[in-house]
Amino acid sequence: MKKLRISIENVKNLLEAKGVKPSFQRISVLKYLLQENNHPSVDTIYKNLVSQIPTLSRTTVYNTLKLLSEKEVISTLSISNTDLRFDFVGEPHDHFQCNTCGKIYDIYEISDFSELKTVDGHQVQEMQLHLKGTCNRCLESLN
Amino acid sequence: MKKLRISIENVKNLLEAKGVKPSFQRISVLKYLLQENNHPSVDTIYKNLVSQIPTLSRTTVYNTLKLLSEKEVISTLSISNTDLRFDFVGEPHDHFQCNTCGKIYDIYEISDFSELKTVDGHQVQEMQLHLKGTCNRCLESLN
DNA sequence: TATAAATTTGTAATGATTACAAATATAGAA
DNA sequence: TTCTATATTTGTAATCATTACAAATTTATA
Repeated sequence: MKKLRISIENVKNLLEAKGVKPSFQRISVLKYLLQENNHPSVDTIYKNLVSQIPTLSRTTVYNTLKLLSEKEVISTLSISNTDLRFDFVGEPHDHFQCNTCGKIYDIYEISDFSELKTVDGHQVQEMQLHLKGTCNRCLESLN
Repeated sequence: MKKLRISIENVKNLLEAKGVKPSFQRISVLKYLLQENNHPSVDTIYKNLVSQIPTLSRTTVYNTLKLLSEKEVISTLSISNTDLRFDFVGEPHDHFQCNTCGKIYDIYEISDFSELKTVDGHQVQEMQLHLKGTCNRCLESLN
């Protein structure tokens, strides 16, 4: 939830390290994702960037996110039933979505399935623990 | 994945116990869900039932699933990025979706967060562990 | 039976995502 | 540098799941 300061140079290096050519649009999208740390939707990303990049196309945002996902720079969350949500692939963590305000929070230190490679003969490649309920802010405002 | 035999009478009682008036359509939808045990999409449910109920409307399937969800007879899975998937609310379990064939399998005996009520001050009401990878059938057919 | 309420239905609208081809930018060779 | 091929971006149109909504039908009740 906290906004970080990320340099363009860092994002550029990150992309190159993952084999993605660091175009201006790609740097912008990934930088936004890292800075906001907010699990944004495609629409949120687009609306925030189009003010800085007036020629930006929604399709470019889709293309970029798909590419970054394939290169495992980011991961696609399926926690929302209405739209795609994205997250940087960093330290493993889980997610909590508030049923009231819709915000998605990072949750650390609950699950540890890191050693889990196979279940019932299925080969496990990714795992996500989704928690839902009422977040602490919404709980407060109920009082 | 196994197909069960469920009597209409059982489904009717189940609906009434949860405070849902057991109309023919509602019984049909829930019976299908219980029988197939397959986490079907709305479209799958509709297509399978419309042969028996030619007048069935897709909207009715949506309405019914929404109602059953509200009454906590079924739960809505957010494991698929493309459509809604549904599951009967029975014994707690997790889900594994195959990236190759798209099938969703029930997984028992991995996670136990049953005592988890609060995380970082957020009130937890539901939780889903989503595993993704390659299922045992698809692994076999790769050889 | 008559009336009101609940349920179902079909169509149209919405909104996210994808397909696709034209336009633009980038990289490499001559 | 210029030319050419390749990669990237863009905008529009198509697709597909879901929702809105009002008419039609069914069910319950008086």
